[in-house]
Amino acid sequence: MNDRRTAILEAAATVIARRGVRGLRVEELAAEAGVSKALIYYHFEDRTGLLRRTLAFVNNRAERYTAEQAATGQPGAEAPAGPLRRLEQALLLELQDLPHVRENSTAWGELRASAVFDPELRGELALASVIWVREVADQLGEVRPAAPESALTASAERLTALLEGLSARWLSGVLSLTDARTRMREAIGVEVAHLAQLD
Amino acid sequence: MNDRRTAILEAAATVIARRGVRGLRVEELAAEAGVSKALIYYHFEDRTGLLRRTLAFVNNRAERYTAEQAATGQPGAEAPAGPLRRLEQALLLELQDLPHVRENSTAWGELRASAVFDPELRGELALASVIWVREVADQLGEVRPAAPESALTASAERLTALLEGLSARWLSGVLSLTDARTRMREAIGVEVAHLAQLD
DNA sequence: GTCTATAAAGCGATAGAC
DNA sequence: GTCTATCGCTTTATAGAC
Repeated sequence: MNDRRTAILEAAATVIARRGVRGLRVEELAAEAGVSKALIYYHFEDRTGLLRRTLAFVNNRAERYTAEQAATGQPGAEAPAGPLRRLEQALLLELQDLPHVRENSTAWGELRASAVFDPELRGELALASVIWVREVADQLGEVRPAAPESALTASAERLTALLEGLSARWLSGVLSLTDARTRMREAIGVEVAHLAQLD
Repeated sequence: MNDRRTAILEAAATVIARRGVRGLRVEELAAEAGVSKALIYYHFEDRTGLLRRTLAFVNNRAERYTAEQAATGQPGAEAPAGPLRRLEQALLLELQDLPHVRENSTAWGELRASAVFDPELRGELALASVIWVREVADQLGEVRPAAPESALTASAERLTALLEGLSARWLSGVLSLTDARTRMREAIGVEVAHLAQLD
């Protein structure tokens, strides 16, 4: 629809990933998007409004590429194989050193951290979280169809929270990407084994 | 040693927990600590230097109260019981709605998030992380003495990363404290069961 | 070591033309 | 819708007295 608006949101994700929410300057954002500062205030109420929209944008983009890889085979990737492999792929998707993934993960982490002090961001965040947990729970259900719903949800909450913890460590340089990915894969194995015992 | 210095660091943790790293204003910090702005610049090089010292301070304080509860029985708390209970207590310690715990967790989360964009904070952060993982791994070793060292470390990394993820969700209002604590306890159970299978 | 006062710069936000 | 120009407050940081 509105090209400029989208360009600003894309640029906002880029700048947030580069400088953090704390470091986001409307002037730098304007330069990145190739527009004037005033236009940003025209399209978005104020700085916080901009952040809220950016969070929604980042969420959508993440959902979009998760859906893509779930549906059709990625170009250059193998066939999806079984439900366990699809689950692993979905969870490991955020732990990749590709520019747009890193950008999305960084921006997401930043906006989540900001929500601790900015209640306006919480609605968006909670919504995304619920959707994401539900998705993972569904995929776990395909791996372990006999497991009770509540156990699937609990496992999904643990796995997604772990993913966020590992991602934060990776992005802050405390944990290597390789280790983060290994811990994530192990956790999936451990949770799936746990669900098997409940059958 | 230096009373004023410590007072400033304590106040910094308080203000960061209240406003975030981004919201930390030297003026507000000065008021909170009951000193002048200039004194803060006298004791700490600049804003970033202050943050680095505050991160170290928050780490020490967390270690201190973890050690306390591990060593002697908490006032008003039951006897420590077995190694599994001690492990649970240690990991659940950060998921409590007590003012000083919430303050420490919030400040820690903020500083960790800031480290993504501020390499000066990373050293301190990595150090604290290693110590924390080691501690949890040791406690896991007491619960499962037959488990190999590498498996203990991997489990400890997962549990501590999960704790950070759950803590972030709790503090940003996405997850209730009760749910966060439940997920943490379940995860400990799942990991301990996993380690038992490796014996 | 600690304070008051002030410089210097940064930055969000708006007015007004096109 | 979009830009240029600018206002005005906020905030970091320092100078200099005690």
